[in-house]
Amino acid sequence: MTDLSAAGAGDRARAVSVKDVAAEAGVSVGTVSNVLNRPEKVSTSTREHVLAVIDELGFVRNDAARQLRAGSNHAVGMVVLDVRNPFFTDVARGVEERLAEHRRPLILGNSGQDADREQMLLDLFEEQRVSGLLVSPVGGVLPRLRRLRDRGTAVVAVDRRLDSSEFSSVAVDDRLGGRIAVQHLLDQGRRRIAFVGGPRGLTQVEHRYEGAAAAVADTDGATLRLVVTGIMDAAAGRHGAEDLLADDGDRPDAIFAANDLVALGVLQALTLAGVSVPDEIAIIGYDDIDFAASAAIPLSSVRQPREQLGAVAADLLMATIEDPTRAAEDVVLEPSLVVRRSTQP
Amino acid sequence: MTDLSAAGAGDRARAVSVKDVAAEAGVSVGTVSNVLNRPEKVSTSTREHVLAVIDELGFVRNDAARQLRAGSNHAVGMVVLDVRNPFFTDVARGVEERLAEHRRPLILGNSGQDADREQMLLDLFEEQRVSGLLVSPVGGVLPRLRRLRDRGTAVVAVDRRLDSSEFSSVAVDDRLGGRIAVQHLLDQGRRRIAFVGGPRGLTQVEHRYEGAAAAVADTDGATLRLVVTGIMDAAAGRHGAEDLLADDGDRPDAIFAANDLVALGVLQALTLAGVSVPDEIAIIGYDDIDFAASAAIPLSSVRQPREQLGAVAADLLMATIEDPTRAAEDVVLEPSLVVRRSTQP
DNA sequence: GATCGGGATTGAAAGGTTTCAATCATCGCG
DNA sequence: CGCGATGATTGAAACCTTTCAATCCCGATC
Repeated sequence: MTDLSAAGAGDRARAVSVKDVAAEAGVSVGTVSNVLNRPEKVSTSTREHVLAVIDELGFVRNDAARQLRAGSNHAVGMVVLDVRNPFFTDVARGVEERLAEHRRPLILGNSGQDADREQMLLDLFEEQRVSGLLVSPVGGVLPRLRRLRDRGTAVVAVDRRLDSSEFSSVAVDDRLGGRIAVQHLLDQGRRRIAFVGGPRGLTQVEHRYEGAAAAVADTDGATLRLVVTGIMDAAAGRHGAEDLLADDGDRPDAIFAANDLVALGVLQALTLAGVSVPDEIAIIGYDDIDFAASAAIPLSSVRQPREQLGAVAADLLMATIEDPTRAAEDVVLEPSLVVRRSTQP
Repeated sequence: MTDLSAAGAGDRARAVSVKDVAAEAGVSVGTVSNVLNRPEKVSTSTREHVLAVIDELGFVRNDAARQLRAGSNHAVGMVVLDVRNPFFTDVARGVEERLAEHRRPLILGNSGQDADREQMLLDLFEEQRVSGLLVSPVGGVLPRLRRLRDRGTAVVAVDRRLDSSEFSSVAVDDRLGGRIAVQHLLDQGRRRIAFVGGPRGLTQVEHRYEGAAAAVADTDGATLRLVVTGIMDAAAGRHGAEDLLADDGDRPDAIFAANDLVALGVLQALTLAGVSVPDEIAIIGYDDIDFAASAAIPLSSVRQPREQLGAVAADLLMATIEDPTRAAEDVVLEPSLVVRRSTQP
């Protein structure tokens, strides 16, 4: 009570530690720790007293020390391809919600489809010793992921299967999605189909195109042409549509866009050019983001079960964290058709 | 080389630590640390040798231990109101980019306008000992933020000024934005204006409405009516527009929506009802999200300098971290008008 | 040949939490 | 009254990195 030295120099109050709490409460640090982590091991009176002191002193646990001791971070890291695409933020939300049930925070990183940024994020997550990692891989990270796994970090691939069968994955059947989309267009009597998307080499795009081609091959008189874009945003869709309109030899009567951002761009270009949608040209997108429904001409789309994708990914990851020897498992979800005005007069 | 015991039990390889590197390289841990943090203090030969060993052993720094020693986390936390609104993800990207220049990671949390979730996030950030915090406050967190500041965590309010003048803030002048939007409608000859947005009490909404009212008050014969919505998404916009059309006594000739999501909903409802935009009714939104430009009828909007908002917030935060005694500062940015087809025939 | 100066390197301490074997206190029963 | 059992509490070790005063080594200078 006469300890002036403590109050003296104090530039800024040092953080309150378990030791401070223990001293103030007149117990040992072990007891304080028990109150926090195994309250049932502590007598009721002691527990209440310690909790009161914690509150009074405003003690907040130092997570760094806790992690250091535990050897790994409770959190889970996630690398997504594009935070600006609502599809990915929705998947991330699905993950986050499921993880919240296990009281595990999610640390979100955005690679923007850039391999260097992806590397940086993996470095960061490794330094953080996250206990699990969800990743939509950009490219060439397989060795890196192997190393992480060998160190005890659980890894699950999202929205794309890794080449190897060493890691679990969750993905949506993009071939089926492409087929469903184009079959719907064919069912509406359309025959001259155009596919707009890119770049070539992006697994999702390739599969959607293959599905589309399969549907067309099964139908007499149906044709499919391909318009390749760079990145898949609305601007790409606008340019793709303008190209199609310019070359008016055989104007398509339906367009399948590889995602909704592209489809919105296509829609905009067509409306601007005075082409009636869906009368002259029908449009279908992919992902069924919220903006598809609220576009001025509501957009038909192939719905991916986004929240489910996130939830299943989180479940697989949790299972792998709990049992690292668990066999890898590839979960494939089914897409479904959502019909709106852009394909139905 | 004959150390069988080490290889023996090993369930899973324990993480490689500086100690292991030091032993393998035949130097002390202090030297390894110097190689990592002050390479210029180490002789060239030693440095190269240690780096080689680090690479060979696959050593990765343990961030928890580093933080524990340092006393605070290098990272910065951010709480946003709604990750699904592109406006916020764009602001966050602005922050992230600026922080990247200082090699500080951003940990993003989503409150979803829920005060409980906001509390949980603040708990998390406090346990993490983040060095700074960017927050779009939901409600009643002032005492909490004070405590954080007293412990040495820098705090900056984003997109909204805190009631008190203790914390720096960055915001956009919403009154001016509202005025600009409605003045534009008036300049186009519109007189019967409707404002769609809500809920009442949300600072941003109130200010935008006040600005709108001011512009209307300055113009003879102009009227303003208010349609209050709950949360501001596309569904709210659709309902608002339907209400306006149903009551066809004095149909407005222009609608000012409190954000672009609402505006898109309004646009959709009008198109569906066969109302011509902008001929019969003009629409202007707020935020200028990317989807505003790629809507089928491109949407006029009030542009908020989103990336700049994020960048300035990051700058203020960095300054406060570097000098905690720094006086609070309120930065107000100016919005600007973006005219597209929805208000211009 | 002794001393000095300088850069390079060392080694131990500190930081906060958790864990666990060891100790203490209490009570019931013989 | 003593002993054992049970439950509560203790205290030190471990986790890994960084820092800094102390030491070492080498070459140069007198």
